[in-house]
Amino acid sequence: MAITIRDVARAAGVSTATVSRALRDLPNVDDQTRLRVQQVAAELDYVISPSASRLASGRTGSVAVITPYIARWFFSTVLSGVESVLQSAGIDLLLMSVSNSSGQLRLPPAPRLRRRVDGVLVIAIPADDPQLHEVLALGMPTSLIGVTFEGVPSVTIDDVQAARTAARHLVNLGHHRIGLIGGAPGAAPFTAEYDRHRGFLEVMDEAGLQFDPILGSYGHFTVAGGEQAMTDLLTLPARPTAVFAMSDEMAFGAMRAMRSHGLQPGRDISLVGIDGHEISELLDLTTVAQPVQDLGRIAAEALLAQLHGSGERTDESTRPLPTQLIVRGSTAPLARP
Amino acid sequence: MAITIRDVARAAGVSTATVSRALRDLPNVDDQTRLRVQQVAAELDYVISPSASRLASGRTGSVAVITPYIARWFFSTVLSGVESVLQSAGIDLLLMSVSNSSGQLRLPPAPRLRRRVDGVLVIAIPADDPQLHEVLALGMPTSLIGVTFEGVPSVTIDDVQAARTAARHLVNLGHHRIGLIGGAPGAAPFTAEYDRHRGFLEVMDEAGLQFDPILGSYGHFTVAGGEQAMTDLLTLPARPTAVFAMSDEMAFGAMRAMRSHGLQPGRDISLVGIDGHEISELLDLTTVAQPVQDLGRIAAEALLAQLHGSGERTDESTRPLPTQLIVRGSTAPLARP
DNA sequence: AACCGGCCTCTAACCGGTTGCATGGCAGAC
DNA sequence: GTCTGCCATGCAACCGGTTAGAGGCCGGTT
Repeated sequence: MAITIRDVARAAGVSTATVSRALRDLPNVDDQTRLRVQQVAAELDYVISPSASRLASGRTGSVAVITPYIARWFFSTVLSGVESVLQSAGIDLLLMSVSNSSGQLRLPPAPRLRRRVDGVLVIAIPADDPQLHEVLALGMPTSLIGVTFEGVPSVTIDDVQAARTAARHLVNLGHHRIGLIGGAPGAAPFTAEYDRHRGFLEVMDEAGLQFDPILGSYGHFTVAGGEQAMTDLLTLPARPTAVFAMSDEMAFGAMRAMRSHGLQPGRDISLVGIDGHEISELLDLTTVAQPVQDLGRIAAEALLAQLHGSGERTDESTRPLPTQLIVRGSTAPLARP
Repeated sequence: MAITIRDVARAAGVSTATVSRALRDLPNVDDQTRLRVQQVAAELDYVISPSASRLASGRTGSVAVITPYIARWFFSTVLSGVESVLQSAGIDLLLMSVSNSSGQLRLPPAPRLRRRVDGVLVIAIPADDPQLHEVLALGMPTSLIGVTFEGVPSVTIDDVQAARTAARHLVNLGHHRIGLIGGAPGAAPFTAEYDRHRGFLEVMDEAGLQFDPILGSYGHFTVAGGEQAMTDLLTLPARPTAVFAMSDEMAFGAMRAMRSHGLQPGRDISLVGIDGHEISELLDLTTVAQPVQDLGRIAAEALLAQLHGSGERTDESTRPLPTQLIVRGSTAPLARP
């Protein structure tokens, strides 16, 4: 029923081997022959069967993208960067989410990858997540985004530096009672949480400010998590005058909590986030922007390089991508009482 | 090198046919045999080669999701709904974006689908887009989201009704000089734009209010598009007292334009959107919420039904999903001058 | 004239499953 | 005891490409 390579070979008067080479632009095919084969293939409306091609060649021409979330800004933006690169390269993108949010039972991703893809791209799965380890243990070409792992190429920002920038901004504005909103303080090393935590504390130390642990409030990296964390800070006997939120979405939640308390960001409490979320401009949030789409693009390119190269995982991680402080209305100098 | 079905067959003392049947839980295999085969397979750490399986069976076990955008809220949220269903069903999800934003040249999706997937899920590609037609012309099981097309199952909300609800809300608040922000008025029928436009006009008519075309301002369905459209309305000699934005993101842009003009949503001009975007709550935007993730889930289930069924495209579209007006601070009764 | 090397092209052996059909054994019906 | 029919299993022919290796042809050397 469907046209096969044999039909094309017959119609072009050559062997299937020649058709195969001609259509894939391999060398050792006469230009005339190649042209004729391609014309015949076009006339017959022939398309190579990926299944057969994969079986015969051993290459799948596809990579999996593994992400904890799909619908969150950071992840979908990274994903769009990844997709654009893979699409240009003609590589299929298999999307797999691993979150068990909403109580959904999800299969571990590693078994689903074997023999199915040529490489894997992992977005911001915590370095201590066993699922990440299983994936890495498969030993296939891999590229990480937003996590680092010994011996695996990864693309990240310098989270310590990003947090330092944010914290320094608050310190420079004269604040010394500075709150922290973020993920759990006990986060594993080599995660964004851990590094942002560290950068923040470094700056506090350098500025001779002692960070009062009671001003650290932790929760999920979501609007709701930020709202709750900020609410906790606002109900303290002595509120902070400025707050560093580890992500813009947490900062949005913090803004809502402030509004609920009749407070206004920038005027009553300074607030800075990290991300450069599209909405942060709308909400007039000062933030340390990261090039999210580039993270995806560069990681995808690094993965392609591995695929085209030895097929072995290379060890070259790119240097951290630059971040940029964007000052808006949510931060202001400490009002001298 | 890799374990094949023959290795398993040998180790279990049966034929490859039996292994194949046993591992896929097909009937006509003795329970004892099945168990033994499965144990042996597990011991050998055997995984079926998808390529071989696909070639032999003719089924790919994967579907493509085609979407104009990945990083926008509506699309990534739909996508997450789709993904959760497909993952549970053990179907691979191939992600393809078709936008040519940022001047990227993108291959038309249709050729990339042939022989590669068992079905296609299309998210909100305009009904008059030739790429959509090419995809539908492939004749494979298909499920549409946010578009309707004669003879193709689709999952949507009732866009006419959603717009009616929003418009009616403004009318009920006493407004009669009502502006419209949305996609181009000449949108093709069977698109969300078209229907929302129609619903809005219906309500205006029914209320005996004549819609002044100058109060219609059109642009992209983005924050920037909404900002521009609203700016145009605000520079009119006679501003509207209320505005209906066809999407929340456009409404966000409209809010920013208002703020730039020193105006406050709700107090100076009432504003209502459509979507139920996560951020709308933050910005206190009145909106008609649609169950976005459900759109994805239900469309995915409809596609699975087709795949498991005859393999033919069925014609049964689900009834439109319900929407819900969420009243917040951005709308208020018309202030009697 | 014989030889050589380079460039096409072909032959044929895979890749690793799936599945229609044949086979054989066993239980129940007569 | 024989016949019938069902169930479990095996045989072997695919599915549709890729690719190593074996010619074949041709022009240029010695």
